[in-house]
Amino acid sequence: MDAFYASCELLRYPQLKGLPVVIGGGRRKEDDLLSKLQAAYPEGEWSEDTFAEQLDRIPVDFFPRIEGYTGRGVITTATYAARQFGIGSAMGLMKAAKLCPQAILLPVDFDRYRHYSRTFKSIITDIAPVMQDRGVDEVYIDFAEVPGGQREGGRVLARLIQKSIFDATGLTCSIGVAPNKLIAKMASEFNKPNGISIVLEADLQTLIWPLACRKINGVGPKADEKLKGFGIHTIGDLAARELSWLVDNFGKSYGAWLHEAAWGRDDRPVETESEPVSMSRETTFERDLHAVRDREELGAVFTRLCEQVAADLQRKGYEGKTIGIKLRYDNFQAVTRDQSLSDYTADAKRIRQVAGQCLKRVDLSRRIRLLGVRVGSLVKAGTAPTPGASYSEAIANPPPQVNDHGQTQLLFFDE
DNA sequence: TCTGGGGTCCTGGGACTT
DNA sequence: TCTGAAGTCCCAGGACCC
Repeated sequence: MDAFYASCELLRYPQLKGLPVVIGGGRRKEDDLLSKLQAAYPEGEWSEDTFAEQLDRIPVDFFPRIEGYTGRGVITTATYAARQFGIGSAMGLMKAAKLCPQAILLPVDFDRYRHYSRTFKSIITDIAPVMQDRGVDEVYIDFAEVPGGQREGGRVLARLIQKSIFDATGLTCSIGVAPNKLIAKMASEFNKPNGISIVLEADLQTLIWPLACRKINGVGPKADEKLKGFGIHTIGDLAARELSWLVDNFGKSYGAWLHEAAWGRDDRPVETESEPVSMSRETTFERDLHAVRDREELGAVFTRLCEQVAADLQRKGYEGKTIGIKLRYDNFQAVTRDQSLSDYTADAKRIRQVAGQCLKRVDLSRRIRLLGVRVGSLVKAGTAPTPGASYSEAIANPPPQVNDHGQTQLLFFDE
């Protein structure tokens, strides 16, 4: 299999090119921007209908700076200019404000990203139909069967894709070309933004082995730290270890996978279709809330989350039978509880009732930072198998249970 | 000091069935 | 009837991804 990995730069404000910009924070909407723009530049005739096209005209000095930012929230993404200051994804906005106060702070605008994401992907599938969705701005492409796909090792096709995307959207795109998905993803990082990198099997030792282990998609901060503890810093160091040693130290599955990854082996196909496994909604509060003292507020949020998940399920045509909750306490510790039903549902009231039962099984004496509701074990609506397995039933409807911490509480989820 | 939201997958333990 | 092994399901937590 020959794979492309293409990632698309979704931030498109030509007037901000080369400037430090961070996206994140969440709660503000571009609607706020619109009203401020109207006030500041009334001659601009800003309107919601044409807002997206007008964004290019917003003067640079209008964009808000991050300086003095207070409050919660993390960075979703940042421009290369902002990264020069040590800013990166998932960093707290307050910390970013200290590192680079002059950076421009933009709110996340998922509607806008979705619009460009759809265009980006439809252009690719028009050219190379075997495409796997990897998120809003990334895809894998199997180009083995694309006519002319092999010309110049894939470079001709990659250039065609880049040009088509730029002509239609003005967006740039980085492409990695390699024998499989694992290497294609790493290759796409070599030449950002708007680059094309081709890595052949024979290039493994010269191009891949010198890279840090963290560059492997699937090695996160924890695994990286552990590897470093063993003196394994590069992919080459990893490849030098015996499979049995990796299995002994990282487990049968992950150890074996690390070994394969280090040797550039990956036989996963490009999957053009996939079904969701779960859907969830969660929210982090502006301030930590208490189950008793903030009972009303928590109750309202809890109901809203259940309604949102139910609406998501119904809109997308799914039902689920595992309902769960997630809490994050003020010390950042997260707990989850879930419960499986004997039948499938997408009903907000039912979800709330079962999620409420789950809440009774956690410690609610501590302040809560985040609350989430999840529905898993999804099937397409109307295709659910008939319920009735006795074992599932027994597990799904356990006898009444006192909360794990044995407290008597006045709870916000009481029906 | 700070750490979002929406996902997937894996692991390990307990309960249960065969 | 009891016991143990193996397999399955559920559940909780954690790592990782974009």
